[in-house]
Amino acid sequence: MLPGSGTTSENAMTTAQKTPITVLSVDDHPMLREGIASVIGAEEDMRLVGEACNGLQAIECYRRLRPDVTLMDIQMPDMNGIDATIAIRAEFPDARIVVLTTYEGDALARRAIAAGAAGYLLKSMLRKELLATVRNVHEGRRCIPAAVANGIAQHWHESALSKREVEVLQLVAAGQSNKRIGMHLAISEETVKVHMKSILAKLNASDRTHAVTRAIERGIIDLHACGQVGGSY
Amino acid sequence: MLPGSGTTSENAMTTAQKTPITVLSVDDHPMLREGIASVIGAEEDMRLVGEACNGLQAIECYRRLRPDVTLMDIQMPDMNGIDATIAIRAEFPDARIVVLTTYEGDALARRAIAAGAAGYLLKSMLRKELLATVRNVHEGRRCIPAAVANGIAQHWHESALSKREVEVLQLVAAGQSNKRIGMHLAISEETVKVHMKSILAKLNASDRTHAVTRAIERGIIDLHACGQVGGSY
DNA sequence: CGCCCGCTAACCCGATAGGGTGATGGTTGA
DNA sequence: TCAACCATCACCCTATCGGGTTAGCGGGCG
Repeated sequence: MLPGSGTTSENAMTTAQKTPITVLSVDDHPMLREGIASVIGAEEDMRLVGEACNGLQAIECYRRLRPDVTLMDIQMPDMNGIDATIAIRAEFPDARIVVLTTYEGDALARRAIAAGAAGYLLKSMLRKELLATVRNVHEGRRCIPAAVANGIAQHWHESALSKREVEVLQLVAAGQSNKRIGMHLAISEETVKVHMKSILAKLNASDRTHAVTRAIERGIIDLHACGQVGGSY
Repeated sequence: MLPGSGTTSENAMTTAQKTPITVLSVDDHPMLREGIASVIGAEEDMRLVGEACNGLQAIECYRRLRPDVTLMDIQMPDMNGIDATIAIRAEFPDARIVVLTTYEGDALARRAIAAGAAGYLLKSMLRKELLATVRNVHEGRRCIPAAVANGIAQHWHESALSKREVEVLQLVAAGQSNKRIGMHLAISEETVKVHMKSILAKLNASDRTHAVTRAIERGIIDLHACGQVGGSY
């Protein structure tokens, strides 16, 4: 899963005595940051140089600290980890960012990689995986766990939903009818139905409800954004 | 938010020198356990005596260690935290268990409390909240954060879904039609429609899709259980 | 330059969803 | 014992959904 991790860590160890790998941890869960801090702190060749609890703070911290590796959560208030990754990489193209998330949803992973993330870790990772990924990424390698890579490969052949289709599906998840969605997006109900047909085909779903659950599973839409729509019901 | 926590911790401190509060941590995320271990370990009046990563291990650990307070995650493989709490409380009615979860879904919180949990914490908690809750619960008080209490109060008037209704909704989430659900449960399609009507009313949802998203938000059904149904599509 | 693809739109039509009404039997608890 | 609730089933009816078909328009690509 992590090719050559044995020799890798030995190499890292020998160079580490002089300059430890500096790490920035970004997560809105204090306890998880605490765990990461504890694990990183126990390694001789790494040093945790900063913590942030949302995307905006992450950008600010990165500018100030210029860490070797950034561990970035996706779901965060104010600014999510994907957008923060894009922003940081735009300013510092060499930034090495490892994205952390709870879910295996392949869409999220693809967006993270598209945003320039060098690694992708599930929060169910073991300490060994975390450390190996930090060292790998620090040395310029990309590092994607097998489980996530599988998820991506599984849906690789399927084309991604277009922007419009995601908008429609988000409204479907909020319980809107095709007619209401049409009014909301200022398009005809017929057009909404065309989008729906495309959505059902792309997600291989049997009906709109199934499409929504599959989209949530795969990280294409998120539940928290659904409630705050239309609202007139 | 945690009334009298100041004096509480002082009291705890004075008794702590003799017998520290023993804590068992149950979570399938190693990093979060690491964080909890680090926080508990830093307190003089507490001692982490064991860790488990699923409900079955939790029961086994509890029997062996008899901790004063158990920190129990809900979402876990093999056996979830609610069932583990019920099992432990059945065997040891005095067990003081604090349930941890990522989501604020009120249904989950209500089930946890019904299962006999003495406390309920979100994983976004601060270390202060964790420690205050452990001390409170150890002294026999219940401890529910304001955010969770609000969620419960908000939906208090609404009656809970019946077992059958949850079954139906779970199949709806998997994209089954009323007819197929009827066949799957060996009941008439008409009966399924009656259940649906009741579900829509209880969840105040506009259609089946909306009902599913609201149920997921509130922890009534879970997405991971949906995919593994019927499957013939 | 054509070709593909996304967004738009309209039509037909059968299947499904969801509201209304009414009825039966079992369980639970005041 | 009676009320309340759950689960079951049936019929009617309208709105909505989802499949099939056709088609105009604009942008990107070989």
